[in-house]
Amino acid sequence: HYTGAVAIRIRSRAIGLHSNPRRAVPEGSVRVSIGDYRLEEQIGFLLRRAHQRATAIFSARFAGHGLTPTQFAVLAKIADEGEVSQNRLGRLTAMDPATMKGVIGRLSGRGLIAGRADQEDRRRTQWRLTEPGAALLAAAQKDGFGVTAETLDPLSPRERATFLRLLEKIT
Amino acid sequence: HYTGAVAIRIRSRAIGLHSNPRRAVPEGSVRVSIGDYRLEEQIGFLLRRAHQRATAIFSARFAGHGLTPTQFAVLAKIADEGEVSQNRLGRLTAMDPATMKGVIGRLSGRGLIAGRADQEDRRRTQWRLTEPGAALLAAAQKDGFGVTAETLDPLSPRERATFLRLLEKIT
DNA sequence: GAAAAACCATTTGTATACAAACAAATTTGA
DNA sequence: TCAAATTTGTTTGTATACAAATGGTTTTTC
Repeated sequence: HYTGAVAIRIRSRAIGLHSNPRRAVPEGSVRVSIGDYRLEEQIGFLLRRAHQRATAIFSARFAGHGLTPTQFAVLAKIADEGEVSQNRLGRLTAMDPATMKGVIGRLSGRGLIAGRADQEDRRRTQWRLTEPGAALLAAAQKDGFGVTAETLDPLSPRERATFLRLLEKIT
Repeated sequence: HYTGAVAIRIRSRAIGLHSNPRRAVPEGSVRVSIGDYRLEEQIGFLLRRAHQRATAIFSARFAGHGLTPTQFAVLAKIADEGEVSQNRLGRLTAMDPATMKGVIGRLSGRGLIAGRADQEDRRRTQWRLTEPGAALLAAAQKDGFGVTAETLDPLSPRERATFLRLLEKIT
């Protein structure tokens, strides 16, 4: 069991955060800082936060449609393809089979898509939009552009193009 | 109940995906395409995939440490702060209180962090690294740089700087 | 043509992510 | 001062995300 008072303080630094006046380091706390690792500069952390923001913007604009980003992606892809197998849909929308199962289940449960067993390949289930699904997609799709526009709003038009190009490169 | 044969085909297009030879649009499928909406160009979709890739790279490099990106972020932030309240930790690592509760529970369950009730503000729980937590963080932190490096590998040094700058802008 | 390999979908279990409602404690403001 | 507002942390419920194992099905390979 840990008893405290180690205090490996290799280096301290300011990271642009306000210090908490209540935050005097008490006995038993361990402060470690190796090299120059700054969480705020790590690409994974930044991507996670950027994705969180994009999702929040999506949710606000799609609240009326009752669709999540992934559900909307699945509807949009089925519309592109006409009819698609569940597995192919997963590849097109970047979802693994287990996740796909859940998304498909919720969409078909709401009657937005309909599936049928593929006779040519009996492993497959083919999915298509239902009429309500097509109608909802048509109504929602207009708001899709707004999501991207609002998310990229902090950037200039030139920066937007650059950012999209670089983002595609690391995807 | 949907009976099929609607086929709202406003516009068809190629999106660089191989057509499936088995994918003849059968009766009952609905194909919709409004305007030029392309899922692959939407910022949310790209951010989601980029985040997935970054997470996969993290997982591969941190497999030996047994830490997820968020768990690592929490350890790194506690190390920065010395001692932090649970709520502040959530703000620093971009996690809402409910998510924080789970992450904190797993880390403290493994003995990597330890908490105490704050006497000055009895709503708060203050968290600090334990000795094993500090040791694990020190060992893991070295691999943190590798994750960012590998994730940004498709970009030139100049592009990396640009990308990080723009990514911070939209976060 | 049959064994091996690959593929499709499902199931189970763990880990974020977040909305919403809540209780307890602290701070604010009239 | 004291009621109202805010803050902190918890709980419940829903929705990705993915590893790993599994049972059928199809394709490959020899």
